[in-house]
Amino acid sequence: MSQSIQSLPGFREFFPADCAVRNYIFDSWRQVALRYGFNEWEGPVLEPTELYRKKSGAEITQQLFCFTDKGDREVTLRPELTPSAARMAAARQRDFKKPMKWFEIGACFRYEAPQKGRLREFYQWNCDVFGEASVEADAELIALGIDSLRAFGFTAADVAVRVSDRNIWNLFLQQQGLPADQLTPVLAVIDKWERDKPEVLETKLAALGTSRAAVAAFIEQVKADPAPFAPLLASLEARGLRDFVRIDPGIVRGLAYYTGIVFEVFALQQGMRAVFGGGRYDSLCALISDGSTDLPAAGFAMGDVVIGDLIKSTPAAAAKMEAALARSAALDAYVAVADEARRPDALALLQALRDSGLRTDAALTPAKLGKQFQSAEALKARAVVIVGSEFPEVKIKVLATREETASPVAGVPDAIRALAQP
RNA sequence: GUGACCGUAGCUCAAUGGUAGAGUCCCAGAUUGUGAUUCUGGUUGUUGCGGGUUCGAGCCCCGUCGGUCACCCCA
Repeated sequence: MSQSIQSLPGFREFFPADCAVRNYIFDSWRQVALRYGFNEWEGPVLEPTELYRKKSGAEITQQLFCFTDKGDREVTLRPELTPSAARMAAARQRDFKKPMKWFEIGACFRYEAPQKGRLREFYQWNCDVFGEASVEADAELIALGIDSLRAFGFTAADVAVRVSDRNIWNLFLQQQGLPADQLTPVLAVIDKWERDKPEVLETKLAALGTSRAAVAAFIEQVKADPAPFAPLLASLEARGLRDFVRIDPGIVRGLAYYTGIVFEVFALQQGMRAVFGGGRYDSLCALISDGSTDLPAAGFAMGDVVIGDLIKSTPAAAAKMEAALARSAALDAYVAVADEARRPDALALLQALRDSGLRTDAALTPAKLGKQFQSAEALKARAVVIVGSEFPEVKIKVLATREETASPVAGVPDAIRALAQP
């Protein structure tokens, strides 16, 4: 172990059990997205570093996994999927009817110190709607996000979506008599509302010409009368998902490119831990396409690490996952060779079972029958088919009930299939 | 990038500065046509790596790499 070459810090090795968990998450994401009529796409893992500088500024390269390739190009392992999505959507938008509802599941990379819920390699599920400026696109995305959580077994008691709109802060600026160009610095302070100390907030806000009390009063004012959010809430109410949603103007998200409604999902039982978030970014496509394509857009992204942790620490979700993993690990049948002279017949039966789509395994080399049963048990086989001297008659033993019945070999696939679908 | 704690068998962990161990897992046998338990045997280590102190270092010191967590940041 010491002298062997280790994997890089923060990079992932998926042993079978880990891979099963990952696939469970991916399958769930994909199913819900398809259920919502989203189309799967995929972009490059490696992108020009400029794609990310353009949107976030040069200092962001500190956290990018970037390097110079052999052709002297500045390149970056993608830290997120949205810029690639915006570029591809803008480039070919005329080929698609609007709205374009796209999703991707892909590996992303960030050069950061690994810690809880954060690694250097992670997977993101990115869902975006391009070409639809109305609030119904935001509602559709929030609904999709909520339903993905419901698919994992979470309820409104576990998670909540806090929704805000960056534009309502323009109203705040007006009330305070501040110029409109103060929006960005004010939002930067609001973003740290729950992380900075009160004195720090007060100092920062005073420098901008307002105060912590004024901001707090504004937040309460909007919470008490969320009229600007009425259309969004009505849509979510009609979908039966209103219980998950809370209006909270304090959620503005750190990312610079958001332009309108933004939202963040929190785990209620885990100290309001952030699970995922998203929002509207109507100017990003124009920015990335140098103004050639102006396309309204909104989207969200969920990472596999945080959601995986949350599933494991939420009993109902964990139980749901375990049940799914047990189902997906189960073997339909195990063919045991009791008489080596019948091995060719056993292989023919193994092939017939596999050809009919049943998940079937057998020992590769001769082994005692007891050992073969142990293997069948370990592989979670539903039944063992014993091929021995009485061939072409074989025995089918159901492991759970220990019941054993005789069957002609030709009838085995049907018999196993009957067991698989109770 | 900063700081704290931790690195001993595949895994979980022992071992006053004095011969590196246990459980578990894996493999085989007890059991030559039936799964559990039990029993027996077997494989596995430059104690992360490199220096230093010492008669002697898994243990103490320094460095380094890795892990965990927090800060920073969070797309």
